[in-house]
Amino acid sequence: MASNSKPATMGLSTKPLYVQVRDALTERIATGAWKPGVAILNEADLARELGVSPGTMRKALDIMEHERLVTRRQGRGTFVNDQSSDELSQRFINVRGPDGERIVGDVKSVEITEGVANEMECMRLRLRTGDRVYRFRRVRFVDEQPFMLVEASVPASLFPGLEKMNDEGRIVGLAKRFGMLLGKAEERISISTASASIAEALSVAPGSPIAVLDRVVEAIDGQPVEWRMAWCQLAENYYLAVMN
Amino acid sequence: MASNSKPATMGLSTKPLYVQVRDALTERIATGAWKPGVAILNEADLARELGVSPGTMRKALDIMEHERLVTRRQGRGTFVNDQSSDELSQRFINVRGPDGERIVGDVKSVEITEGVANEMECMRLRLRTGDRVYRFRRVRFVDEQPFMLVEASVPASLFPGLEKMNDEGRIVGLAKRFGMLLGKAEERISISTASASIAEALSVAPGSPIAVLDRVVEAIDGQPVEWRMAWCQLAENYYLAVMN
DNA sequence: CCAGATTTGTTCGTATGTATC
DNA sequence: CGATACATACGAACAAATCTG
Repeated sequence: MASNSKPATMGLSTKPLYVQVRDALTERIATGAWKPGVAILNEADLARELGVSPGTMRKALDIMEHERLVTRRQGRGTFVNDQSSDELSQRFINVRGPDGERIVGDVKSVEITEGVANEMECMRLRLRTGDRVYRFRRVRFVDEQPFMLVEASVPASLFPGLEKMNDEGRIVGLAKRFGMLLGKAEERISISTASASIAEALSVAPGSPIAVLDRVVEAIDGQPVEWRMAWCQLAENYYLAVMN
Repeated sequence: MASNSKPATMGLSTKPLYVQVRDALTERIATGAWKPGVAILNEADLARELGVSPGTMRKALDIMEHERLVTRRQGRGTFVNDQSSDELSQRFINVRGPDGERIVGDVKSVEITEGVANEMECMRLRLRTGDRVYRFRRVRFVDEQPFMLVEASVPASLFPGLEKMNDEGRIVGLAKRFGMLLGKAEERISISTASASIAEALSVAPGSPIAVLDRVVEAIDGQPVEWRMAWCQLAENYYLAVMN
């Protein structure tokens, strides 16, 4: 019981100690203090540094590994994951081709606007009326063919100065640039028929069947950070859903 | 080092001890030795019974909680989950109505046949050519309206005597009856247009857009146990996919 | 409502095994 | 082979939730 002095940096909260440790380490990753790919201090030293027991540090790292923030390898060390790696940045792309590979495509045109959140945006992004959003409209191409029309909205308060950045607006890129870590997402898939404007954007016949994807991505703390509507064909391709 | 004698029941494997403990306890649930809803022995006594430390028992129970086999509540105890409860048995039902509630419906007609697995069944269920399967064909109704046409296949070897059982063929029910615990599932969603036979079964116009669901459910050990194709409308409803 | 018993949750610390370099 | 790092296993003490009398 000698070193029970609640190290000044910790113990201010009612949350379990291992959660506080996780939060502290996650902050280091989000702010860029710990760079992707680099090995972090070993468990025992880290535990000493934060003034917790090795078991508590281990539990915190267990959570972070589960959240895909770090990778641990026996005999080597613990490494910060690169959130812009293919595996992590394509984590929310569930449309797959006949061979099972993800259909990513290239963004060919982007419009960005800013305005007051409408009713739908307020609901999906949990905003209050009057809050502002940035809106993206873009088309994804595969083999020079238009494949998916996307309209995405993000809360303006989370991405200050975004309109000057000339970004293509993928949430993964935005998150990295603004030091935000992404958590889970929910997507609603329904079927509709192509309206005139969608038919034109996707070069299909008006009235042909179209998949409508309605997706909300959350930050690691559970706050919604992107609402996206997408329209695409699913004739050759399929959407892969995994249930655990 | 006194009690390092590898209790006769355990330690025969190369797997970590906590995994062996998990397997042993899981077996008790699968065989019905431990009934759903009943509290199991407390951690300390269980640890003594299996001859492991409390920490190891705790880790095994952590895994089982994560696998939805048990629920633990501080101050009360650890309880075996009822795999036929709504929450668990509807875990693979992702079609939702406008209000977000799951669309379950009632099974109105079932046909069951038995035969040699075709190429597709061999691939999805990881069977060898010549292996046998049971096949179900059923229609789900909502408000007296046909809603979903289902064709499911299961390996005959896993469900001996199934043809005499007059079962409606839901995999959750089969699993419970045969002492099998289910793990994860993958579903491929694509869009097609109603063929003549599907249009008839679902009472829609031939050629109208239809969602095609291609799903494989695995047992807790990762072995595929059901391949299911389903056709349904997604006009009013939507399919909910969660990404972690 | 309180006091005590029971059970899981959290935190601590140590020792040994195993993979990597 | 030795040093290092994570993985496994053990054990103990206290906190927090729950139930009972």
